[in-house]
Amino acid sequence: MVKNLILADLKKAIESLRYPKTDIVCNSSKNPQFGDYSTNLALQLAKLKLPSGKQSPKDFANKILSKFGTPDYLDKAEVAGEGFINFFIKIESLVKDLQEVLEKGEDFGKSNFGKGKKIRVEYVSANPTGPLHMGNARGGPLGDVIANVLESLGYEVLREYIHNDVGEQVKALGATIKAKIGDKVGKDFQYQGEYVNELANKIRAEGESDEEVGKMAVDLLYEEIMTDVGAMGIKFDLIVKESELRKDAPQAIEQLQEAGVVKEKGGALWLAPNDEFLKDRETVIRKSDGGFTYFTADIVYHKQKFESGAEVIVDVFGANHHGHVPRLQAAVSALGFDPDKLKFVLYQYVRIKRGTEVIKMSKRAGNYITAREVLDEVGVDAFRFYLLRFAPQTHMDFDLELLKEQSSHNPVYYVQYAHARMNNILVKTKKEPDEVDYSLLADPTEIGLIKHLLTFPDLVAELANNLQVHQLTEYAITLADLFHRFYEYCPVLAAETEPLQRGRISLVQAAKITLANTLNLLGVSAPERM
RNA sequence: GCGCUCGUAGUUCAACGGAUAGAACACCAGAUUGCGGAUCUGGCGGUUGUGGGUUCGAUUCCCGCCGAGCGCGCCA
Repeated sequence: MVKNLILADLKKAIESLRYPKTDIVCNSSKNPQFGDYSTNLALQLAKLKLPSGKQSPKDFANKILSKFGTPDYLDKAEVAGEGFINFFIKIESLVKDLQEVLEKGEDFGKSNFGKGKKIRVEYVSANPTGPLHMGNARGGPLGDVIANVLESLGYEVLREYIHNDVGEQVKALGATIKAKIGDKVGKDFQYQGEYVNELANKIRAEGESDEEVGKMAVDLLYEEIMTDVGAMGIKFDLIVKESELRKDAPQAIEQLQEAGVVKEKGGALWLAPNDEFLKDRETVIRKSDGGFTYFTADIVYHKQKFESGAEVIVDVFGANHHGHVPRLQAAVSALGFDPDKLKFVLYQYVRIKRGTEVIKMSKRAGNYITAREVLDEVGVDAFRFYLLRFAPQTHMDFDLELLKEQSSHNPVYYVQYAHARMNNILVKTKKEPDEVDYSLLADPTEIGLIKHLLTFPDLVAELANNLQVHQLTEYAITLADLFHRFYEYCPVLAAETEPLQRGRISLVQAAKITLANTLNLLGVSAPERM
């Protein structure tokens, strides 16, 4: 692709000028006035304050440019602004890259960058003391798309979920249900809501211990959660039970003791690493009654993840778990693993409103909106696309009153309609454009669309680093926008000439491929008609 | 009190430290004797909470203040 040619030529230029190696950034320009691609390389070099003396960014830019010359793919290159170098590509060189999209098809955007490397992605892992609620439903599509992106880059991805099937909360839920079964109205119930009654009706086992009844309940809720996430198009390769993890807790604790990060206090064992930040945040890993905590199980879990040879471990957590993050990092570090390989994606809970009224959600109070209610109302495509539109750290609002209206305005339909239009054109033409002169594609709407299509592989690669997968929805919306505009100005079936028509058909094919690949990563359907 | 996250158009949100801060919804005015009008064009709308600092350049990085959400348990 042309961009790679520019990068290579820039590298050659700075090498022959004996400038220090630096990461060269070359982006497609926002404004046509700044050419097709531009680089801030000279500005970055000026910042380095070379020993050879002071040079302004423009000096650097001019020297680089004189070495760079005018390769045959270029119309011109020029220095602009404070020292940017802007590249104006010959149209025939630019549009030629379309061929690559068509050849790669479904593989356009994929790579083997991560081949042979294992990545583990954990998401949802909902507390099974109640149904999945709308506040934390965000983690599902988020983790799923992160896994999709990493998979498309060739990584061997394991999608996993931890089922918290033991512990104090399970006991408390069991006690609540037993009270319901026995109709002991005097008891102060820990958990509220219709689902508790339903569980009590299903279980009907009064003689068992709180723990046993609780276990039955969370197993039932687990099934329900899996059904719900399944309806969201989410699957897992590995389900880990907390009860299993706790069996290995003694060994993990022993290792931590050897590492000297454990201390005893009040009959309990605490993780107490010598860390400034964690000094006052010591955490119990073995209770005074000899039992373990969730944190202990999670240490075991992450120990296993590292020992499985994972190159990267991604944990998608609700932001209410943020306090968990430094402790977990400290623990894996103490166990001798590289904490930098452990990446956290913390998402803020969706705030639910009804008009201007904010709805507080609590499983204990039983007044929450379930993810399933919303999913059933808006449909899986709109549900996923809406939740995936915004950066995970955004505190987003979700107004239930406007829900239906919002769903009909959801840009997912705008994007899907573009795909249906593309398909519609292609089914109406039988011509296989074998000999295509791409240089006939010179309309601004054609060029704009082409340039956007060609940035797709870069975007996917970038997402593997920053995990900000909401950029895919932005990308899809922009692609649809550019296509709708092209559609308005450039007739395909009624193109002025036959060669031009062949070029446009190819462009529509490339656009359809790219949009379908984007939607595929998002787990949103790409309909042929709507 | 301490910590994490956030504050951008009327609203919901974008913007690897880059050039004139962008979309959508809402509102106003237009477009189709064409491939699907779930479309397109134009307009309205901003002191990026606030005050400093770093930088050639700050919505972005650092510090203070104001405001919002969350966390700080021998819960998960």
